[in-house]
Amino acid sequence: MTESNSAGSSLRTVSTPSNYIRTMIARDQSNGKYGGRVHTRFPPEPNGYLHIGHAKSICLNFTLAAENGGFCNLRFDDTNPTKESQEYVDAIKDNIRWLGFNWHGEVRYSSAYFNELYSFAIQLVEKELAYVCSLNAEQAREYRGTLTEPGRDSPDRNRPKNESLNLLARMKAGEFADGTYTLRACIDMASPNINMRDPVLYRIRHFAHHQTGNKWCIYPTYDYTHCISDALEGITHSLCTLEFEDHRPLYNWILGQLDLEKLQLASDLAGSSSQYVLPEQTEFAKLKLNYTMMGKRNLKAMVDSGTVDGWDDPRMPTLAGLRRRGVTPAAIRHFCESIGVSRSESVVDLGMLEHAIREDLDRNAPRAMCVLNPLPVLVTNMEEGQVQHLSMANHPKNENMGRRQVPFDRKLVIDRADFAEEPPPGFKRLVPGGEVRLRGAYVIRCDKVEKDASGNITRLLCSADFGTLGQRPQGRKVKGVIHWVSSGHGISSTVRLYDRLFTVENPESSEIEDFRKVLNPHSLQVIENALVEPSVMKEQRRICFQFEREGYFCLDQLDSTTERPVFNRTITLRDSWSG
RNA sequence: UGGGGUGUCGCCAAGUGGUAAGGCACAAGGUUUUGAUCCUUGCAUACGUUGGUUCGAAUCCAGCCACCCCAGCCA
Repeated sequence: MTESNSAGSSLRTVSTPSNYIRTMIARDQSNGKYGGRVHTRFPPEPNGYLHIGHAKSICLNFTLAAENGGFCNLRFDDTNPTKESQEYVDAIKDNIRWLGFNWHGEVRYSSAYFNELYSFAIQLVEKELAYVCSLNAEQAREYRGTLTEPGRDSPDRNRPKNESLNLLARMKAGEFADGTYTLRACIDMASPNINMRDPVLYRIRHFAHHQTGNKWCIYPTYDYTHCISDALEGITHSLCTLEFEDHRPLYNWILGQLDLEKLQLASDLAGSSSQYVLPEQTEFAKLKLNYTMMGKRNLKAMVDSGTVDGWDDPRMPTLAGLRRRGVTPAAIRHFCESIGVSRSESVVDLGMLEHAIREDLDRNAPRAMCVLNPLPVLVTNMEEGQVQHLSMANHPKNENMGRRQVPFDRKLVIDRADFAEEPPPGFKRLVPGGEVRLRGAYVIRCDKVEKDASGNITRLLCSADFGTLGQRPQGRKVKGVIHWVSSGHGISSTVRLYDRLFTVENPESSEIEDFRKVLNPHSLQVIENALVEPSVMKEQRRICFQFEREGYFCLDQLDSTTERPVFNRTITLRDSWSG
């Protein structure tokens, strides 16, 4: 499928890559399997912050629905109150909106279905498909068997249903302590699939829930809840990651035992004339990125140990961190589209993400100049107090982004890296006696190098060729172009340079006993005396800029003040110079 | 030695019996007042492996190998 190629008006060809889930949905659509409906859901547990891996799932679920004129719900899978909180609920909603997606209708919660879930549980007991079990956790493990040996039936497996019904009611009423009883499905203790060995449906937890408070002291498990929640919401395609593959038989078993009519009646599709079709689970490989730690527990450990400044530290792979880093939602969406979807576990190269970020920022970030490591330059043939306001394009290819005035005067700064007394081979920047173009301004020649007593270069005395504004210098070629800022007009800024957090491709490898040992000591470098051109603060332009020849930067939304801007480097420019 | 999965270029990834898409990375040119962008070109006789079926196989069949997931009252 290719869109946008009418008469070459759009140079960019956007194609939606084929993947097995898209293909499956297209097939379902043409077969009329769900009566033309495509309804997905993104179902996070609110037990942490979302990261780039979740973005893959979010993009998948929302775009698949949108492509087919369907809907995507946001449902918090909140069946374990001991790990969850409202803080996470709020952050997740915020992140999804930031990414640019709108969920269908109200936010859903599995906990909103506790009543229905409970009555379906009673149904199962009445059909003798579930029983109340008094084995404790340790005993249950013994009875479960192992990967290679079958399990043994619980002594309570044949408990009369009335007794189970009674016990279940008392569990719900709070008569029993945590761990004393569970409700279990009655399936097959000898199943080669361990998930089918009488899985727990309900457990007792005297713990307040962030949504339901103290109303419940028994909570349904994931396996029991997820399939029914999907069915209640009229979900058609239930997408999840590969580790749930073995749970699919259980997903189908549970839904298969329930009364279809009652299910539909309790669902969003109640009253619908179309045939009620059960949702189906499809798995895909979760995103892995090299040099990146994705595990929630590990990310939390980095936050708690102070290794990073918080969940939104710009080095974190969390959506909050990427956002603060200056990564745009569009870049993340394009990245997620570009990596594809498959069932093979794969490790995506960080370079792919970086490419998506640069691609978006190159097109959309206005240019500006910022000198990170200032070296004073005196333009000797410029008069003291004289200021020229040079007009510069905000974008080299998009004049719609306008122009700005950049003050040029006798006292400037350039970056120390752009001057060398003894230049390496291929050096195109400023050298003693040499010439270089000041971007958007004049060609200057370095006439003299001033040093302090210990030999450090303190200032360059240069002369400008005033005939070179917008003109090529006559009779010679000047290859180098460097950026500059007026030292009198520039704004002193803090700039934070970020690099990858880890020195190894797989920081979560089992061979690494502690991730602290593979941290990149240079993942954050803070520069306190950078000088940025004044237009950046004057105009309420955007928060993302390309500082020419340095990279893409964004104004830190938390730490910046009008007196003292703080910039975060989102990413460097590509640098193909091997010097 | 149980069950469920996966193996196509350095990294993602299309491909579903008719003779290996695309992107990233990389390399070489060109344009360029960002060593950026952009443009052009190159980059798997080869699809884990061994056999088989077929006029024809990455695609079908069988065996083998490698890797991943599962023994929470987590999700």
